Amino acid sequence: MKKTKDLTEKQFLSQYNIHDFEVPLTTVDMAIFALIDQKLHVLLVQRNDHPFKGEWALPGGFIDLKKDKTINDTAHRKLLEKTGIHSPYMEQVQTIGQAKRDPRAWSVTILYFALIDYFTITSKGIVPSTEQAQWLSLEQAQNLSLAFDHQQLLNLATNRLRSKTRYTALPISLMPEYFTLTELQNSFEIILGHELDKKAFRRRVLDAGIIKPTDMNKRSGKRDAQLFCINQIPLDFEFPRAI
Amino acid sequence: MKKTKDLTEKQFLSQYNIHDFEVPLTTVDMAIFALIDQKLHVLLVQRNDHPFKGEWALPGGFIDLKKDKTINDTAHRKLLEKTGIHSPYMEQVQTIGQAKRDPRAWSVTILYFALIDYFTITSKGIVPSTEQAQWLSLEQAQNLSLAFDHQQLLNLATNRLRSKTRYTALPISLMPEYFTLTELQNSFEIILGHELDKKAFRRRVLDAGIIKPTDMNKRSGKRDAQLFCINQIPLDFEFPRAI
DNA sequence: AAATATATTGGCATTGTGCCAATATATAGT
DNA sequence: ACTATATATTGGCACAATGCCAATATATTT
Repeated sequence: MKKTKDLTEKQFLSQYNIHDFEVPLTTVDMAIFALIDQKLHVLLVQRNDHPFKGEWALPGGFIDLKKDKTINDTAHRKLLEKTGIHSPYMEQVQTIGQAKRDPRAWSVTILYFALIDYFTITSKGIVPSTEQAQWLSLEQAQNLSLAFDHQQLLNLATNRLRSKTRYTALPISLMPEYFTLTELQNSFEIILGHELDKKAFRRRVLDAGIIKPTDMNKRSGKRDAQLFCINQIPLDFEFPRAI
Repeated sequence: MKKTKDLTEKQFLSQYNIHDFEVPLTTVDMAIFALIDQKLHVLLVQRNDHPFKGEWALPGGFIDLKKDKTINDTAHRKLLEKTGIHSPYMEQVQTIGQAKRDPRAWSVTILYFALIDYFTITSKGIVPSTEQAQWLSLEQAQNLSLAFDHQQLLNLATNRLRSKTRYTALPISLMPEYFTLTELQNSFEIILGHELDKKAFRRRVLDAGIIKPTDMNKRSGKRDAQLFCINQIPLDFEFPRAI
């Protein structure tokens, strides 16, 4: 390669070869959360290929330079493949890059997490793709030995979820279309790992206007509870104080 | 390449070739902030090479697969090269990956921002490295046309800085070893872009215990002001409410 | 009709911040 | 030494959001 200072940008680009430099592997991994039976679950896959063949891992994979225009596309594609869901709540958590995290090469992974309502999946009869995919409770998942550094990734995603649950309305994305205030509070409590005061919770959520009441009720054995649904709120909504 | 299912992991790894797949370029870019003359400044470099030769850009570059064990190492290395500072405040902001952001190839960049005390650089007589590096006020920088999507990256970093200044003690990292409460408040105000109430600010900062008083004073023409220094606080410290 | 379980609401304490003004202390000028 | 002035520091109360505990409401079950 000639010295670049003698070239125009056009000439430079025409002779630029990406393989002239050592680049790391780059992947996208996802922690996809849902609430099942009053417990936080995460979707894991059993790896079909080496390395870590047969072990549990977060769904993810390489960026498809043809199909994907952005890494968000990659993440959305992965999520669609695994769950059939098009527009879930999804956010980038962090990027981990280490020489030794993948035995094949220096490796970078961009970690996302997503929240979905489990019911919308099951009701649509989504079938997992080629790989063995399975919902495991977070507790189960954390007691497994996951491939790569996925145990650490799962912890990062879980911490982010817990942290943001303290000052945003994130858990709403885990709810079905209609839900009661008690059910919503339960979701918050499950994620946070401790109980919340009913009065304070309702006041907080209602005053913020993030959900709106419907004229429907839910009968659950005892007194009926009013059903609510999600209100249109800005994506970056935050409560004035953390729980 | 043979089917992986017939191989042991050892065999698989021995014949794995990273160049069998198309991978994106992966870089690290940094927004390095400092306060100079009561204004927020950012360190920019003039690119020596194509693409965007001669244009202003955030400092950054490729991961050095030999030198760097992690991407944090890459970021630290870049920062050390440009500023001579070893342990600044530094945090990962976001990762941007797009097919078209670099004319050479599908490209991923991991964006960091760092906060440093400008005085510690100048007092140590640090000289910029090979590339032309220069401190520009944020205003100047935002009116330039930066290389790649660095204008957007700079905005992302700036927004993160502003946002976190509202509920953390981040601007402390822009201060010299000893400082007065008024000086600290000024730093907050410069970043936030609006004035703060003196009483509320002092109460907030002192009650939180993030700084501690010294027995030294600073004479500034009028009444002396007490000097404070940073207290040891958890890295993830947050105020109970945002400003 | 009473017991029971869950939903919903009342009411006050506490905490952290906003706001405005008073007090304290250094320098500079007379 | 005394006063004006600028900056540092503090007082004091209002306000907003949450914590806390308990009362009330409404459905089912006995």
